[in-house]
Amino acid sequence: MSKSIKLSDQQYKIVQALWELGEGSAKDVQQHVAELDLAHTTVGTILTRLEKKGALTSHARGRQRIFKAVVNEENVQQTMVSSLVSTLFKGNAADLLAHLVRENDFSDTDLKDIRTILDGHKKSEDK
Amino acid sequence: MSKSIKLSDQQYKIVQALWELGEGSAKDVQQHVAELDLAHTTVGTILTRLEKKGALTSHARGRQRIFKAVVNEENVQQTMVSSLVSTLFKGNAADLLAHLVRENDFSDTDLKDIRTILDGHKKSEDK
DNA sequence: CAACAAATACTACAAGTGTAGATATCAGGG
DNA sequence: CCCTGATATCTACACTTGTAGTATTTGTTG
Repeated sequence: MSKSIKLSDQQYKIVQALWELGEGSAKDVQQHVAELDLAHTTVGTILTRLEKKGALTSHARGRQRIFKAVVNEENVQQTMVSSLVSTLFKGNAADLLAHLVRENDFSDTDLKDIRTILDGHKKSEDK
Repeated sequence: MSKSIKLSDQQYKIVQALWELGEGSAKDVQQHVAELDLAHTTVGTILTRLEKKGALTSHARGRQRIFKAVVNEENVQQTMVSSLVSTLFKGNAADLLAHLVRENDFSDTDLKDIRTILDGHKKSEDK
């Protein structure tokens, strides 16, 4: 039942690193997202702020501070997707779905997969 | 080929009002989004800022300033959805689609509609 | 146990956003 | 022709985010 929060792109990437790492120090995170090319102090700042807003917790290990995500990935995704749906499509998720199908050239394979997922969600009486 | 921009929730609602109105003054917009309960000066500020960033244009009509969206709704939606997909699902739109189906309890009707849309996009050989 | 290196915490600053009060302007009624 | 109400512009301020330099703390090693 982790909190419902929205994260900025940058914040998301940092938290994502923690999801992947399980937990870690600022240095660990910095290395994990090396492609972002952030100073380690920058990563530290972001981490601290995220902790302050309740997305992370931390405990000391030696002179290091080990961070761990409090929020859960599924939850954050759900929150953020819902928020977008609400803003862009007046809350109608089916509209986003239609938008996706319209705007993306899904491969036949993708389409097949999607159809399978849909079937998995069909309520009994098929058709 | 309007610009690709991301808008905050609040900004989106304001621009959306202009999409619906076609064009309008700050007052018109304020009334159109009366449920947001914003001071007309606030709406004016947002409008001015959006114009500065190129999302809107305006021309004077009498003592009023009439704003009109430069950006197109489909485009903005596309940009914002893509951005979310990129951040949350490493760019894989099919993952968002799967997420939607998993997290939303679509009605049978919705499912049927979706299936229809999918069919419309199927490449020839209906496997 | 002193000095060093690693890591954190603190401070800083520019943008952007949300929000709106104060002020200026101007068209129209009297 | 002046006042007034409507409208826009200007100014303001708090908060968030992105980014990082500087100062401080503290294991660790010789």
